[in-house]
Amino acid sequence: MVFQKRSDYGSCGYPIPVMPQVPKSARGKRSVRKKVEESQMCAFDLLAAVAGDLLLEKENFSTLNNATETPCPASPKHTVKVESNMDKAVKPEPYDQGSCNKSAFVSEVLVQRPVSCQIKGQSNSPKATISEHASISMKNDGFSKDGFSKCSAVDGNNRDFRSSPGLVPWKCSSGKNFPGFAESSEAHKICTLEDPMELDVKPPLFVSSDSSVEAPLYSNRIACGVSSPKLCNAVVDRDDDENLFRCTHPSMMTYRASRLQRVGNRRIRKLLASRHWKAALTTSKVGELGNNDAESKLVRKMCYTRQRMQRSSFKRRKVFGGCSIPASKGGISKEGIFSLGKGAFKTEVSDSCTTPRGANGQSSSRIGQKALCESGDFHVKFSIKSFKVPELLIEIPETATVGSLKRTVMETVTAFLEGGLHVGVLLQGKKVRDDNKTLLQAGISHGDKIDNLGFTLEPNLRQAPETLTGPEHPHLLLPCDTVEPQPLSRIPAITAPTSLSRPSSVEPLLTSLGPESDHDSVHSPTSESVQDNPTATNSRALVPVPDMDVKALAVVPLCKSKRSELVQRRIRRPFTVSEVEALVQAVEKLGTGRWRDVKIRAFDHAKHRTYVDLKDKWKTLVHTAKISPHQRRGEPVPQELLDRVLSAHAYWSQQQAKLQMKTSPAEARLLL
DNA sequence: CTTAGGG
DNA sequence: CCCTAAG
Repeated sequence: MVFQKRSDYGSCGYPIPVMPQVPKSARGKRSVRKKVEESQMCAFDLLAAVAGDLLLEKENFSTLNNATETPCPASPKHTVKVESNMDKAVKPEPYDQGSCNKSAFVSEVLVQRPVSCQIKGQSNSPKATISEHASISMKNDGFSKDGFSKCSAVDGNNRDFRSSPGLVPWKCSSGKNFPGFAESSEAHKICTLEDPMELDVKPPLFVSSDSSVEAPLYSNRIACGVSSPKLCNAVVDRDDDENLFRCTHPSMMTYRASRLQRVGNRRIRKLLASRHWKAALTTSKVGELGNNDAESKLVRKMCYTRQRMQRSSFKRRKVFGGCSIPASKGGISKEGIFSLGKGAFKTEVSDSCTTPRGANGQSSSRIGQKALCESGDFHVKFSIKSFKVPELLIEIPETATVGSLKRTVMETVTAFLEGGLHVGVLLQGKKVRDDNKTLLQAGISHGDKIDNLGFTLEPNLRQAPETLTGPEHPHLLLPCDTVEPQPLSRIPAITAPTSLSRPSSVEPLLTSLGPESDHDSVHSPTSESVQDNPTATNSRALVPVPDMDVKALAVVPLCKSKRSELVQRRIRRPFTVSEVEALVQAVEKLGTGRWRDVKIRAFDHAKHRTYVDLKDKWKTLVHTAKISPHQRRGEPVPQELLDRVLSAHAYWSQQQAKLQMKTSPAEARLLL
């Protein structure tokens, strides 16, 4: 059999391309991947490691321990004690130099409140209150003096909110302040982020008009804020020079900020650095190295979600709740993936800690028992050891700098936080909805077991859906549950994983894990909040949180919700004529069967087009070319192109046949 | 990881 | 586009 050049391809016909021997080293930087794999490190481990060093450095740089106790002028008895490892003088470092890379992400928080505090604040109430939009104060310079600010400077949108008395600005790398907070009259969110990797979550500090609190802060850090200017006209006087933040508050609070410690149970499942880095925070426990196929698929699927370079993907992934859940496993894709243990941001896990599952599971707090019941007769004292940051998925080109990686992480985190967070209170596994109840009424008294008290960080997608999930910003994918419009009035997503309704507009980007994400939250099997019975609690103030059997929880995500398995399907992106053109041209040149090369040749920059996509497209093109024009759908492909498709298809098919015959003469003879 | 093919 | 078996 002799292959004849086809005249319809010109005088030269189709040159039989020489199979370029692509060195393996050029394929996905396997060496790098392997290296990371072997070291069993995850991106966040790396970051954390660096962060830890930076933090140490930072601490050494500090002059003294800022742990101070400043008596409240108005009421010496009511003080805000802020203990922090953070030094006063934060070594200013450009973002790219790691200033934003700190290990501390969540701090232990000690909160003392009068048992008479109301769960929900009322404008005229002098009592401490927990507004529906609980405030979460995170360390943050927020005033363009250190790392974080520099980060935000990247976007050239450093806004100064100091001019807004009573409002604690939320400065994020994106240069946006906390939606609904600084910019909104309904500023009910007080979040300050000192730096990307250091989110010292402090308990919400609610300030009422007559309250008085003086909290010493450091480096322009704000530790307290007003939950809502509308509700309270708290006097928030920030002293830049002394880094003091003053406000009045009758409640007594003790904040103990302790640096988070990295958990050693995070592992890298897989690292691919071919073209992108993908980082995902997943729950990971020691010895629970997720290794099942499901997880693998999951991560692999996540890869498909990556759409753009220089952007970070923020997306909730399937979550394995409970400690017994296998850690998510990273997958490998051409684009590379970093699958990180969710525990990246988690601190130590104390056995005595309760980790009530957040209603929304975004994150939950850990409460150390040791701090429980230590307060006086009229104060509820407990410590929140950590707020867990929901899982994040990050994508960044391998060519990006470490600094940009940090920035990306920062942005991702910020994006999430930016969406709006509120705190949920869980008592013995039940969500305390009535914000108007006093702690005592709610059953949160000094005498009771505070260990059943839990907090959750719940996203409020309403705050920034368009910003985070717009088609133009696929890099920001918020967890489904963030869609929850009325967090406090809904049943926790975890209870109805499949009933969650999402705005269609964000559906494509949020499909991934919604409810399942609930299982992301730090959840201890021994969580009293789940096991204990809500006995001595005010039933009216408590909304039953669906019984979440620990075991059940552990399995739910795996078999209960199919979506969790399916994760998210990539958004459909019809090929444009120009893309088809490029594809056809590449195939004409390279032939079929070399999709990777085709991809590199013609779609190297189209990150959303995988070689499989190209192969599939070619398949459909061939099909399209064969059917009658009126049967075709979608954007019409020029007949000229279709003709070329057929021609090339025929040509390469022949080539393939020819090649096969060479390989197996016997078979060839049979055919002849 | 890539390919090839079915779904 | 997804999923998978094969290589």
